[in-house]
Amino acid sequence: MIFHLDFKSGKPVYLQLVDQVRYAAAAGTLRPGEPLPPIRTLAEELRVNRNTVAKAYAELESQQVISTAPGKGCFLLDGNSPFSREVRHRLLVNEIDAAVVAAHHLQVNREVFLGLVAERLDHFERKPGTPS
Amino acid sequence: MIFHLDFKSGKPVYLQLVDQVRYAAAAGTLRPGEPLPPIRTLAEELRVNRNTVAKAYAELESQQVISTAPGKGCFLLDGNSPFSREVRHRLLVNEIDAAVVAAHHLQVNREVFLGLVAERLDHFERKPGTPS
Amino acid sequence: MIFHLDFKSGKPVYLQLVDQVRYAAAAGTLRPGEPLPPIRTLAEELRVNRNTVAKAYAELESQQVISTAPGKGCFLLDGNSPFSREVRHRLLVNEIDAAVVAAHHLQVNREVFLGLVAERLDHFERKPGTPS
Amino acid sequence: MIFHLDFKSGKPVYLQLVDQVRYAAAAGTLRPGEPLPPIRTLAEELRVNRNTVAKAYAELESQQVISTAPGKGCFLLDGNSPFSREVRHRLLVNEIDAAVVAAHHLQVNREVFLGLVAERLDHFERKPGTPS
DNA sequence: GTGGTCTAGACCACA
DNA sequence: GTGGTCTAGACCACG
Repeated sequence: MIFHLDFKSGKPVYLQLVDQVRYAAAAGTLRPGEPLPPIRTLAEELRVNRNTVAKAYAELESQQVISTAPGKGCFLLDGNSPFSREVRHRLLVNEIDAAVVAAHHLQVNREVFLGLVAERLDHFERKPGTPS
Repeated sequence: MIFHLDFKSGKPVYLQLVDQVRYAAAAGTLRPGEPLPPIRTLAEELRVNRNTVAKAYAELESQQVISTAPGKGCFLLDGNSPFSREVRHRLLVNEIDAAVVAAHHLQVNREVFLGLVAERLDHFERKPGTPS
Repeated sequence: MIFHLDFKSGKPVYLQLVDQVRYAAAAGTLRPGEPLPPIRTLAEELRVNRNTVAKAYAELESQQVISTAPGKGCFLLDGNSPFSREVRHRLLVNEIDAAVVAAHHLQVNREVFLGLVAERLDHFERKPGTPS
Repeated sequence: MIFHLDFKSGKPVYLQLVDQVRYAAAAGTLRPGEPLPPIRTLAEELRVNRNTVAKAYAELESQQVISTAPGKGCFLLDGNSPFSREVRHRLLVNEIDAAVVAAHHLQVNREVFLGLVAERLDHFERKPGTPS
């Protein structure tokens, strides 16, 4: 697992980590059951404090994306969001709206946008983790 | 002018505004000389503090994207290097990927996802001034 | 709001706080919309670090028990667990099992146990926050 | 001997075991001289490390609740001050309250809750050796 | 060795 | 003023 942090983006480091683990899981780069790097190791690699990585892992555990077991490590779980249908819908619409609004501002029309969406869906569905 | 804010993304709200105005300016959605919404109007619409909008406008002025004339409002300046097709594509793909990754973790399949995307596109095309 | 901590119980302080806020909400001592004590104030009262209280509040926010707004404070939300039916069932069975096993060990028979359960339900349903 | 563990409660697992044995001993569910399950058997049943069970038994021995004779097993000692009716009541009410509070936050109403309680009572009465 | 908790104290974002 | 993030470093629980 390679992670990349942007300390100037204004986005909290721990959330950047959360997003990248979620991305890796969705792309198949990280597979269910696979171990994540130990907190101390990852903190050292990324030159951040151990607590920052721990906070990211805790957030991922609360989202049921990974499981953490003291003494054993952290592992990727398989799907199954713990949230109710309503909450899932709300979260997803939020993300979609961000993309739709960006398309509007960037003057990308509906057809091109839908084409891009289909392309990205294909990208993630072609699961084996082979980068395009 | 359509805006979309995510209060839980970790990204400062004022930077979300800055980015959206810059996207619109660089893509030609906003044209030089065009007025931006007054601070208090926009703050009310988006339900954020006026200081937050003011900070975004101040940042945009310091980046020479807009000019603010006290008492007259804010206007888009000329000479904003337009984004290339490649840059626009990259920015948009990032937003779409975020939504696709969310759909994966929320266990939303391709058909439902595409349905939601179409629904949100309709939503913004019907009433293009309303915040989500 | 009065909270009591037991530093010798072995249970993390931040979880003791979480449980007590949840208890107060269920008992009606704390009402939806009501503000919780500011993090700094509560930390001082309880003689714990600010981060410990912050961690408790963050956990409560992730359970959708409270909402936190920078600059404004923390407020109790009304019901509506964000979790799916399955997860809610699992969490509740876990708590019930703990009580059932305790009853077994303490040699409290089924009838007495059910009587106690009904009594405690009455206690919490008589909501106005008036201690019995 | 029935046990119930909650790996997410924050309370150390070995202390959960200690408490349950002490409850059983103080209420007479376990009688002086009666053997406790062997460490490795219990560890297997509860799916915890043998060290965890061993630590619980060591703690119980240091509290003079049980005696451990290497090669012969562990036995309940005599002279455990039995809990008074009031103490037993208080301990049990604490457990029940935890479940009632959980039900409140999980939006489970009285009828469903009582149904679940009855179901779990049946569950443990039918097969009184199995961990949940 | 692993992850978890807690402290002390700094700085930032937002109202 | 509020809550949020991050660091540095100590100690504990568990395997």
